[in-house]
Amino acid sequence: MSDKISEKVDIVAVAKAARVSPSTVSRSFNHPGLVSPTTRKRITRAVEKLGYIRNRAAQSMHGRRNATIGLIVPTIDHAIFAEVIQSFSDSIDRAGFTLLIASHSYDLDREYAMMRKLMEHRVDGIALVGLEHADASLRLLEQQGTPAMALWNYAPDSLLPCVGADNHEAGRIAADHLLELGHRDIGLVFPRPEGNDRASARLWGARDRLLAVGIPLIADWQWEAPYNIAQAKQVAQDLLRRAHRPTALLCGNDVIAQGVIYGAQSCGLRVPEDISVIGIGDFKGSSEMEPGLTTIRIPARTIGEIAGERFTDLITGASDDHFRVRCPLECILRGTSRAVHAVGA
Amino acid sequence: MSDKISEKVDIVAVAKAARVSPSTVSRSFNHPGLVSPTTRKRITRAVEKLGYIRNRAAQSMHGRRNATIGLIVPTIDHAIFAEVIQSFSDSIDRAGFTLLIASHSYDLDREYAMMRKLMEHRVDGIALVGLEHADASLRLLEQQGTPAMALWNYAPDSLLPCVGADNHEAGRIAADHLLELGHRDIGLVFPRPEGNDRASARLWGARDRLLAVGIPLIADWQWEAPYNIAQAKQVAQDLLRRAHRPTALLCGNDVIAQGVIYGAQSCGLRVPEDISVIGIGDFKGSSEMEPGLTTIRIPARTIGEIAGERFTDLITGASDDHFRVRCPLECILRGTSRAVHAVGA
DNA sequence: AATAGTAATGCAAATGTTTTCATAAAACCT
DNA sequence: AGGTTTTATGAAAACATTTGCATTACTATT
Repeated sequence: MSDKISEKVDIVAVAKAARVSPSTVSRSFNHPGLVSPTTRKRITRAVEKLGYIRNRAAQSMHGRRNATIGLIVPTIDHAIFAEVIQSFSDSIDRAGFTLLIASHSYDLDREYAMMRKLMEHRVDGIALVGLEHADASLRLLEQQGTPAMALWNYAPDSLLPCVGADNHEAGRIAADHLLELGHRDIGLVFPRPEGNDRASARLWGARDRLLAVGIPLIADWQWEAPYNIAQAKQVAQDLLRRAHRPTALLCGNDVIAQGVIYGAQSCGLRVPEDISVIGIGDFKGSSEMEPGLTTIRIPARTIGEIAGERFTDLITGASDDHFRVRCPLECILRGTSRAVHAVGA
Repeated sequence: MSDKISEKVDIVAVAKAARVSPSTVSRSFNHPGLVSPTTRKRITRAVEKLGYIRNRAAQSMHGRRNATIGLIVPTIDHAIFAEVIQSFSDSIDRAGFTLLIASHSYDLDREYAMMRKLMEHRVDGIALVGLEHADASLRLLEQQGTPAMALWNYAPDSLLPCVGADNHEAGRIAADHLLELGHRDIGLVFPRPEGNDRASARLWGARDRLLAVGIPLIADWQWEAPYNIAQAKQVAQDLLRRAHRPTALLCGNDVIAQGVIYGAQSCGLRVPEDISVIGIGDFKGSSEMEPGLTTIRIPARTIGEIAGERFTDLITGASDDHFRVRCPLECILRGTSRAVHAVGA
């Protein structure tokens, strides 16, 4: 059983109890092959008896790894990120790492501050969401030599190694889907693009596509909605009460799409009979809502998982390339979109 | 501006650059009052010039605080916890702490393992979700003398300091609401109670109330649904197709309630005309769905915030009582529940 | 002007580990 | 058996910082 309130149980206490030197104890933890099975057993017993827990802080002073990875996200509190955080955390956990997390509420200055904070803890690496970051932040990473990577976004020419989806393409695919259904009057509801390269890439993906087939962008049909169901619902209510309505709404993400659908329903409009809606993301709940949300699926779990694997490999030196992984998008057809001739023309 | 790839920028490099001793540099960080403004300025300049970032690991070797708090949650990836994690993180951040996070997927053995892992990092304290934990975990906390607290649950006699809501009461209030609306045929849809004291307390709160007014618990009307919209929807579909249906469903949380509502809708039942549904939690999105979900609101943001404040106070020694904060519940009436006479009798 | 008290700084020891190097013991080879 | 390699262990230096104690310089008090 464990001792009472043990005095000070450090590696030398264990060494004394096992009647070996501290070096041997250390070795039996870090290079078990180098110490004989007999003494190793003796040490293990001493460790258990005293309730010893090794001190990662002291380890890391020797240039040794901390077994800690820092993750900086805009916010934890959105379906979008919660899922990727969870799978990233699980993934690095499998490699023996722990997650130090910080959020900045879409404020790039705070992102910089958080980065410094994580560096004080000497994390073995820092993962960021997105590819757009303050110059100061990138310089800091460079200067400190901290391994870094970008999560969630993919770009073929990214500065940082990245694992994610091509958001521009996501916007394009969504637009394509609506076009194939015959829609020409398409409204766009997106979050503010500042400091959010995911959103702006999707927006431009959609816009470029529409322009390419000769559909002009009507200013009246471009709305901004924060990442927030309530406000998206509000926006939808405002816009759907106008005389000239679009036949379809392309939303910057599923949360907005969901809000928009609720907004439409509360205005007495039926989805998809009166208006089609498509989201981007395929968040938890999108498939189960009634009707199921048509959306472009971004594989959050996969992204988190692959990112965790690649990043820990990079950190432990198991591999050292500048990886760029592009996770495939998929257009998921569900119940909120339908061909336009039923309504329009 | 910042040097090139600086050799080794530690506290002595800074000291040298500022032409003072390392002790002074250390003091100017930790006890600024003890060093004269002039030298302090000189040091600050040297720090900036060299791009020095202090090493929290080395600090913590002196019994000094790590400025790190460990949080162990069942999962990050649920609306429920994401919100409380976010506000807890923000709250401790304000006190200068960073969050080390670990999840265990509702497995108490893994919780123990995660606790050890966090202890290796010498976190200044560990926050757990719920009040039910493996004996080994509690013993470990005791033995290591790590400050600990419970989040999310309140109990007047809790072993650990806690900030949260009374889940038993939540179940009771939900039952009360349905009873007041005249429902007698009430079905219960809850997650598995094992290793989840939130769920089981709510379940018993509801059951006790029903039994107290003489309503027998019909085995056929007690269902288990995992914390998962899809499966809750499935469960609802199964049960609502039966001949004898309840007039109301009391759900263990809002996610389940949402799934149940979708399930009902997909069976052609209208909510609340054909069946009333009440949830527990008031998660993000519950108010905006159509119709809005009637639920018992658990103030996640408040819980996280208060917990962060109290815990950092405890850790820094600003206060040292065994706090137990009970956050008030509120019954939020929205559109998914209505009086029974419209349907039954 | 002498003394006491205070403020600012430096020196050196201490913190808990890892690691290099050295040594001792055992195993292998002829 | 004698020498050589291999294996297992220990001693001590190193890591980046904090802090108790000592020292110096300055301000206040009589």
